[in-house]
Amino acid sequence: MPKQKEQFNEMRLHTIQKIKLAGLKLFAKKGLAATNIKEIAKEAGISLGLIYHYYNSKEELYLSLANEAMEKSQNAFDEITRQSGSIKDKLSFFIDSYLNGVKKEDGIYYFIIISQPYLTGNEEEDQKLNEKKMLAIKNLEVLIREGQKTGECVHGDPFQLSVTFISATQGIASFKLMFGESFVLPEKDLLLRILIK
Amino acid sequence: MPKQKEQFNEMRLHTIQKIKLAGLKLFAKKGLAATNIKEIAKEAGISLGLIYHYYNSKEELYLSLANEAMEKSQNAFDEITRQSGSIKDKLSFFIDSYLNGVKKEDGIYYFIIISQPYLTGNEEEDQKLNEKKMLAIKNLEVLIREGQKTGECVHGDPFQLSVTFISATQGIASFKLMFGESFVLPEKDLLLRILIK
Amino acid sequence: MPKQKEQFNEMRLHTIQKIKLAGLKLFAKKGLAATNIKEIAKEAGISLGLIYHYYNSKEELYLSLANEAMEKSQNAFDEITRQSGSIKDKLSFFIDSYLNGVKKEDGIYYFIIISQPYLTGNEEEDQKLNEKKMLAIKNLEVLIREGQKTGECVHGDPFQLSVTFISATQGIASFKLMFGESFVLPEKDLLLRILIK
Amino acid sequence: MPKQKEQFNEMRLHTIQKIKLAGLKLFAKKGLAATNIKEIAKEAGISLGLIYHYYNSKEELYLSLANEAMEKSQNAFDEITRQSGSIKDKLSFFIDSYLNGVKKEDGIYYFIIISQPYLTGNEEEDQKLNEKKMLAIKNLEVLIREGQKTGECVHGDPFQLSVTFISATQGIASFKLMFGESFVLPEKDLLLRILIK
DNA sequence: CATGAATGAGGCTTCATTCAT
DNA sequence: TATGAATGAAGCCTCATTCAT
Repeated sequence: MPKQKEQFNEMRLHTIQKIKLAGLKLFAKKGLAATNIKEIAKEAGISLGLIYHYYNSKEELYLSLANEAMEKSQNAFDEITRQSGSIKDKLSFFIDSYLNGVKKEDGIYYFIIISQPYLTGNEEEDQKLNEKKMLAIKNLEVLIREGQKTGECVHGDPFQLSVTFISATQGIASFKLMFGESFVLPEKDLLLRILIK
Repeated sequence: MPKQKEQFNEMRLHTIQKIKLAGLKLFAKKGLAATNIKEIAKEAGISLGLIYHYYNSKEELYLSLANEAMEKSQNAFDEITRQSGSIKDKLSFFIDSYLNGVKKEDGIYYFIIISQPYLTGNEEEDQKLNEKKMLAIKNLEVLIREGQKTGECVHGDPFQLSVTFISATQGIASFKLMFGESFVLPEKDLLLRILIK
Repeated sequence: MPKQKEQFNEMRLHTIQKIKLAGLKLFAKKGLAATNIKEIAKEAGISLGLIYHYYNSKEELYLSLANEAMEKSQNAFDEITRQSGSIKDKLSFFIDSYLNGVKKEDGIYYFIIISQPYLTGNEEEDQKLNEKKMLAIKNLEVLIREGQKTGECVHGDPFQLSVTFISATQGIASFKLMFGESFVLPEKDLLLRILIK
Repeated sequence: MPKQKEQFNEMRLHTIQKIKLAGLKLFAKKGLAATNIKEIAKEAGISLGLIYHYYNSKEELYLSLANEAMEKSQNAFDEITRQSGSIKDKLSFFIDSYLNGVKKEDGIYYFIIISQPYLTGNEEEDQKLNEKKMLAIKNLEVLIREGQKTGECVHGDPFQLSVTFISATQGIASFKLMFGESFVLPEKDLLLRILIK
C-alpha cells in the first residue's frame, strides 16, 4: 500500500518546522551571508540536501522567514487596531506583546529578522522588505497621531516619534539576543513613556 | 625626513584613507560577510592586491575600522564628561554630536559599524567588540545616574534607560542609511525627552 | 499461472513500458548526463522510486535501451539479408524501414539513441556500444560490396560508402528530432542514390 | 612599476587560448552536461578558479565556443561564395576544407561542437544555436539550387539534398572522433557524388 | 508493488589570499 | 608601491540512490 498522503504531509510539515526554526535562529544570530546551509541542516538535525526539497535556495528560505516575520508583525498591529480602548491602552498592549515576544526563543528571532539591516542583495526583494519595514513605522505613526489628538501622546512629529520608538525596540531586541539571559529587558513604563505623556 | 620619503608617506596615507572609506561604506551597508575585497578595491579605486599591503586580511580591515569607530565614540564621551555644565547640557551636547555625525557620510558609516550585530566569527575579537559596545551603554548609564540625582533625568533603571536610548540612536542611524536623503532625522528634543524630564 | 499473478505481471510490463518510453524520449532529446531520474519518473507518470524496482541505476536503464536499439537495428538488417531480391531491392527496403522508423515517435528515439555520441563513461560498456555501432556499418558494407559485384552499387571504398550513408541517416534523424513536424524527410530515391548507380 | 598592460594582456590571451582548446576538446568528446569544469581546468593545465576569470559559467564557455564554431563555418561558406568558378568547383573546395578541418585536432572539435545535438537547456540560446545550424543547411541549399540550374547538381529537393549532405559530413566527423587515427575519412569524390552528377 | 522523503557525494561557483612582475 | 592573474578551499546546489511505510 502506498504511504498515506496524510502521513507524508505530516512528515513534510515537521521537517519544514525544523528547517524554519534552525534558519530563523542562525539568520537572526549571524545574518544571511554568514549563515551557511550546512549549519542550518546541522541545527535542524537533517541532511543538507533536504532543505532543498522545501526551499529552492538559501535566499528563498531567508525571504520566506522574513516575510513571515513581517506578517506576524502586521497581524499583531491589526489586532491592536481592532481593540477598543484608549490609545494608551493600545500602546500598552503593543509593548506587552513586544516584550513577551522578545522573551520567547523564536519570538526574538522573528523580531531580529525584521530589523535586520543586511538583506539579500536581490534588489527587488530587498525593496519589498524595506517597504514592509516602513509599514510598521507607518502603522505606529497613525496610532501616535490619534493619541496626540486625544492628548495622550507626547508632542512632536509622529513619524519621527514612531521611528524612534521602533528603533528602540529593535535595538533592545538586538542587545537581548547578544547578551542573553543576563540582559534584563526595560520595564514597560520606560518604553511607554517615549510616546505617552 | 628627505622629501622623497615624505612624499611616499603621503601617498601611503592617502591610499589607506581611500581603503578605509571604501571599507567603511561597504561594511556598513552590507556587513562583513557580504562585502568582498574586490568590491572594496573597486570602490577605493585601487587594485585588489594593494589592500593587502596595508591590511593582512579582510577581517583585519574590518576590526581596524570597528575599533576606530569605538574609539571615536569613546572620545566623544570623554569630551562630554570633561565639559562643565548640567547633565542636561551634556546630554544635549551628546545628541547634537550624534545627529551631526549621522548627517555626514563617513560619520554614519562609523555609527553603523558600531551597532553592527554580526561580527567576525572570531570569538575573542567579537567578545572584545561586544564589551566595547557595552561600554557606551555604561558610559551613558553613569550620566543618567547623575542626572537622576540632580533631578534632571527621568526615573527608572539607569541601565535600562541607557540601553533604550542607545538602541534608539542606533536604529535611527540604520533607517537613515536605509532610506538616505528622504529620511528626516528626529528633532533633538524628541531624543532628549527619553532621558530628561 | 493463477490469475492474480498474471495481472501483476501485466502491471509490471505496463510500468516497464512506461519507464522505457519516458527514458527513451528524454535520453534521445537530452542525452544521458543531462537527463535525470526525476524527470523520467514524471514523464512516465510514476514515482521516482519505482524506477529502481525495475532498473538498478540510471545507467542500467540507458544501457538497456541502447542495447535494445542496437538489437532492433541488427534484427532489421538480418531480415533484409534473409530476403530474396536484388541488392537494390534490399537497400530500398532498408531505407523504407528507416524512413518509417524515423516517422514514428519511439522509432526515432531508438534511432537517436543508437547514434548518440556521448556514452556512459563506463569504458567497458562504451566499448561494447561502439563496437555494435560499427557492426551496423560493417553490415551495410557487406551489402555494398555485393552490390558492387553485381554492378548495382556505385564505385568506391565500401566501408567509406557505408559510413557516409549511415552518417547521413543518423544526421537526418537528428534534424528530424530537432525540428519536429516542420522537418520534411528526404525522399527515398535521394538516399538510395548515395549507394546505387 | 606596475606590470605593463601589454604583458597582462598577453597572459590573458594565452590563458584563454588554453581554456578554449581544453573546453573544445572535452565538450566535443563528452558533451556539455558530462564535462566538468575540473576536468577542463586539468586539461588546460590551470586552476579551476581561473576559468571563472574569463567565463561566468561553464555554459558561457560552451556557448562562446559553439558560437565561434558557427562563425568559422559561416566564414568558410562566405569564402566559397565569393570564389569564382563552377558550382562543382565550389563544392569541391567546400569538401576539401571540410576534410582538412576534420583532420586537424581543433578543427574536428569545432566541427563536432556545431553538430552537437544536446544543448544548454537555456531555451533562448538553444534556439539561436539551432537557427545557426539551419543556416548552414540553407547556405548549401542555395548552392545546390544554382547547381541544378547549371545542370551540375543531381535532381531532387535542394533542401533535402543539403540536409543529407550536411548530415553525412557531421556523422563522419563524429565517427572520426570516435575511432581516431584508425578511421579513414571518405574520399572527396565519394562525398562530391552525393550532390554532383 | 508503490511512494516520495531523506541522504550525501560531487559538481558549479565564489572569493580571500598569494605572487610574479 | 602597485597590479591583477592565479590558486584552491569552502560554500551553494543537484541529483542518483536508499529506505521506511
